[in-house]
Amino acid sequence: MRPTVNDIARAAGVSLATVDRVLNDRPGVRPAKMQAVQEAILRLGYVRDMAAANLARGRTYRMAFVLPDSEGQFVRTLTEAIGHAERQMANARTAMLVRRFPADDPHEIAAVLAGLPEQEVTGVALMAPETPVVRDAVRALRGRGVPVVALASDLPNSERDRFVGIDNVAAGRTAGVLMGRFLGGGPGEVLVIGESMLLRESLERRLGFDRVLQEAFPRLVALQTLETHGRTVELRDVLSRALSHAGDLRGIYMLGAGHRALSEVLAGLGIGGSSGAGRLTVIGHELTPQARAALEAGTMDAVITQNPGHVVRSALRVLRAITDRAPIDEAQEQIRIEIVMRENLPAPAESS
Amino acid sequence: MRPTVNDIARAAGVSLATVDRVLNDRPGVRPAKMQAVQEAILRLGYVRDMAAANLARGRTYRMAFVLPDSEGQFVRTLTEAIGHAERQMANARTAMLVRRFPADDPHEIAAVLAGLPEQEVTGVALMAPETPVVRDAVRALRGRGVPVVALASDLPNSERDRFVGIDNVAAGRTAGVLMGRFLGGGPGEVLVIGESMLLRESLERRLGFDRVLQEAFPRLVALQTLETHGRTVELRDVLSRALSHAGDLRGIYMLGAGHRALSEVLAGLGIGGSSGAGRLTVIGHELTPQARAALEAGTMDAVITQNPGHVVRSALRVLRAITDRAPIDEAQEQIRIEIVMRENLPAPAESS
DNA sequence: GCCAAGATGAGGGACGTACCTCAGAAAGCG
DNA sequence: CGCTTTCTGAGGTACGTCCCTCATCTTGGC
Repeated sequence: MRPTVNDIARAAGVSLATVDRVLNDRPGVRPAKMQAVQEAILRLGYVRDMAAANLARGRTYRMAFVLPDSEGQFVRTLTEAIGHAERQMANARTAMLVRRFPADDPHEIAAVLAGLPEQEVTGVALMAPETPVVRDAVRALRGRGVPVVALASDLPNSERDRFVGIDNVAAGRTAGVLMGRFLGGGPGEVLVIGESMLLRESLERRLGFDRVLQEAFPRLVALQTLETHGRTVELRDVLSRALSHAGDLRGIYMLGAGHRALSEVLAGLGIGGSSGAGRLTVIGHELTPQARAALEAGTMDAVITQNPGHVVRSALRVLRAITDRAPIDEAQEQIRIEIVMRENLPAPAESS
Repeated sequence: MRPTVNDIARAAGVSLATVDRVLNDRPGVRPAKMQAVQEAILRLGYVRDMAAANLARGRTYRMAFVLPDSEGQFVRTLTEAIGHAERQMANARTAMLVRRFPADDPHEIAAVLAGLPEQEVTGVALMAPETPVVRDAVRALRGRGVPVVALASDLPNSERDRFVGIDNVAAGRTAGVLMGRFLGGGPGEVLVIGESMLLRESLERRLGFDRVLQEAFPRLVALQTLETHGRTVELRDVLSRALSHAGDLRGIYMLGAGHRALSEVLAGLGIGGSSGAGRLTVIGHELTPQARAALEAGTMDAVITQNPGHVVRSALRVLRAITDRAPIDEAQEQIRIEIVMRENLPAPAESS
């Protein structure tokens, strides 16, 4: 059988209370005894039974997700994944709390973070642009002993405990390689469309994309990023103007989601079908329902994405591990840059 | 707070003992009371605290993995992942048991399955070719109340509880599309290499690959599968013969792993470098250390794979859910067909 | 060598569930 | 009706850990 605290106490020649003090690093243990206990733990290979511990503590993990209130599909999918995880973890003493903030107001983010019900939040997963205010808020949370992970969008200069998400430069590179190879190395031009270049993700992806084209596909020219600001009208304008001006347009790279509009516009302009000579290669990010439909229809060729379910679950596991002072399984927590094409499209999530 | 069994008993107007009988479907409860309890459970939204339940039961899950003893990299990686999971789950009352059988003897598989320590195995994950003997053994296990999942290689006609792995036809299709697109649709010939066409996976992948070429890239011709039987010598022979005979060889598709040999041979023949005119597009399966190296070196272009860590964890979760009679999170348990290129290569697993 | 402070031991009650026993209630039988 | 059989309730112990209290033992300072 697995050793228990009692076995440790016996082996170390101390009382249960002392072992307990060591395990939960409570004060009142002399170094000598402390060492005896730790030695016994190692010798017997004791592993604390987390289930029993949580039962005894009566602890329920309350994890807060703080997200922008933008209507982007990614945030929506993430929210769904959170709800799903909550239902799934109902028997694991884990409750979730979702807070949203106006996407463009960093002060509001800080207010939301500060306004989290004190002492009642075990951990925070934050998806937000990094500003000085946010940085301070994160520092304050961690000062209170609340672990913080950055979700999908990193906060490299803040003291977050960890970043859960993909490397967007690498994601952009991946998109670039696919574009380059699909187009046989060129020559030709590639249209790059993004919502706004103020978003860190967009910038990083564009960077990776450009680097790859430069290094490996010099005959492909990536045009200047066209910003749609999330509006379909602008997308249409921008796109038709680009199409008439472009010399030899061969592909479109979408820095973010927003494929709904794109598909419509492309269909309206009579291009982007999978057949035909004027076929454009379209690559984007985030596997939204629209992207899924576009892949199935052949309007899009590939989507680079991160699995939102994994992201949420990973954030939860990491936050839990930090509060439990348990080790983190690096291999499991690494979020992969997924390439999705029509042929390896995963079955759609049921909206149970 | 979450309702407990006591709340249910009170709400249903019965005693704790009766609730307990219902929950663990023990005999001795009249339909009327039974229904009252179930109604109360639904009404209060009771979810059994599995941690407490397992604590009380003193249950430790003992999961058996039954694998072929082939020296293939995939099995090796899987074994590593199992060990890793075991260390990870040490605090979750889950122990693992790995049994191997000679890859070519179906009777031996059945013997191993029958020889599993009775009553001490909570669930079985089996990776084996489907033969009548295996089918019977699986049926026998399930008859004893032991859940069985098929791992990586499905047993469609056996009564396994579930298949954990990817659809190999789809994986082959994915390889086909990549090959087709990377080669710009042809024209040209593609060499297909496999260890042995007796393996179900190889057959399925080949099928998917061929279908896609036929449907979407008719100008690409997939040559007859060359079987290496796992021997480097044969691979070299077969390959150099093919290279001299082939009219217009543009790509190589590896149905399984075994890239170590291939890389060596290609390097030896002076092709397969990422530059040069005679550049071949090489696509294979399974992200082995060799494949990783080949991707980094540019000798290979893409690998289609399933994440062995996910496969193992998913099998464990599924087996646990079945024994707990808990629902399965379909979205989480779906194993994805991953496309790995140099640009989205995940960080290597540390061999901790 | 005395005293305060700190370190340690002993013990117990919780957490939510499983599973056991035994007494007593209800139901079915003739 | 009494009888057996089947249900039901009450209560207890256990699982491994946390956390509390209180008494006792060390220790170092004086």
